[in-house]
Amino acid sequence: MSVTPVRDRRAERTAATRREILDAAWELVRAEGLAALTMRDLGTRVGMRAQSLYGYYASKHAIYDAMFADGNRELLRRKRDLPESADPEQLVRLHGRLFLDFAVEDPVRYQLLFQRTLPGFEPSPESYTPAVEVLESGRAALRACGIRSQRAMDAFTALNAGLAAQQTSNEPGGTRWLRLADEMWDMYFARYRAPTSKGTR
Amino acid sequence: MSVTPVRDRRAERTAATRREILDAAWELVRAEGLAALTMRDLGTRVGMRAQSLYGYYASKHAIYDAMFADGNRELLRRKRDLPESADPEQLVRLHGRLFLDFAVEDPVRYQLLFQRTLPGFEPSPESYTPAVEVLESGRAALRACGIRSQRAMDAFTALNAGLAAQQTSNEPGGTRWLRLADEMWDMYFARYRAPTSKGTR
DNA sequence: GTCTATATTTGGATAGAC
DNA sequence: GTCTATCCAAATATAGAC
Repeated sequence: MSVTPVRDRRAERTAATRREILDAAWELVRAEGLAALTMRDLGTRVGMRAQSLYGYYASKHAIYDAMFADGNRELLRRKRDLPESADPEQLVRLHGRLFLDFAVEDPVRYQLLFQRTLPGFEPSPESYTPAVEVLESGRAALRACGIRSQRAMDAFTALNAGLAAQQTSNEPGGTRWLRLADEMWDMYFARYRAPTSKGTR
Repeated sequence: MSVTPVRDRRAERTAATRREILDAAWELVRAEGLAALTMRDLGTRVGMRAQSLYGYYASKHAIYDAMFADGNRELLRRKRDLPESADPEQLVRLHGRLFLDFAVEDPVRYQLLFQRTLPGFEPSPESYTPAVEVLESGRAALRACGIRSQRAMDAFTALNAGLAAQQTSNEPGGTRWLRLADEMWDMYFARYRAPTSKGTR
């Protein structure tokens, strides 16, 4: 009689190779641009022929999709590592800083996750799930500050998106816009946290 | 003896065709995405073979470059049409509104002009000239408001870039972020225009 | 000025041997 | 699981006829 081992060594090996391909894909797009990903180049990087990649991913599109999910999961992981005990406003600032750091440390990843720039690419519902969780974790932090209106939440995301976009497209690697963040968050809280101002709840 | 006519009808015709090709290129990328521009498709749109386009533009890159200059010239033209007599803060708001309208009315153009997303594309110095003028006109409007520091100017551009980016990538065609603009500009002026606050000059 | 013809390269993807 | 072989399509660009 045949027995079924508890560990599937084959499956583990496959998963490891998939991971390796994904990492190589990130390296490639970081070096050449998001749209410059090709199966040939990617194969070369992992020491395979392009055709062999199809044993791990059904298509190039599937690779972008895996990258989209991967990036969002990474961001979510970091958000979960934030201290829970900080006071509410400090926590919002930590979320903001986390987002900015995440954006500027890898502009191409930011482009894939938050800018709609790849013609024809649409993340699959499965890959989109962690992206929704990311969004929700930010909203929860704002709610804990008493900021509940859609407008006020949208203003916060716009502010951060603007800093990230300006920094990455005008001075990649620098801090010219990054260092404005605290000042702009002061300004934001002065306007949107004041309990008496209209439109905050 | 041969005489030289004052009008060069041939050159005029060529310029008109170049313009026609440029317009078709804009249509194409608006429909298919910035990176989806191909000489074949473009040729089809203007009723030519792809090869014939090379009589008007030396390369596909040259077409992107002409589009970059074209978009910036259009923005500059609109900025010059702004009323000169408005009070300084109103004028800054008009610049902001102009920018936002310009961004959302054609997200692909915004992508080409303000986001660095085309692998390998770098505008030529000539095409970059109008882009510099665009920037300078915004800075002049802020200066007229007493806003002179780099920080304060950068904060304003970040704020607008954020609204434009959020609107175009999360709700293209909508107004969810656009309608926050006035409120955020109020907030901005309250912080950066106050003569006594630090960092405004 | 536009065409046909063609060179050349590149890229996604499949079939089947080992 | 990776390879060779190959296909097919698409894309940029040049040469030369009309």
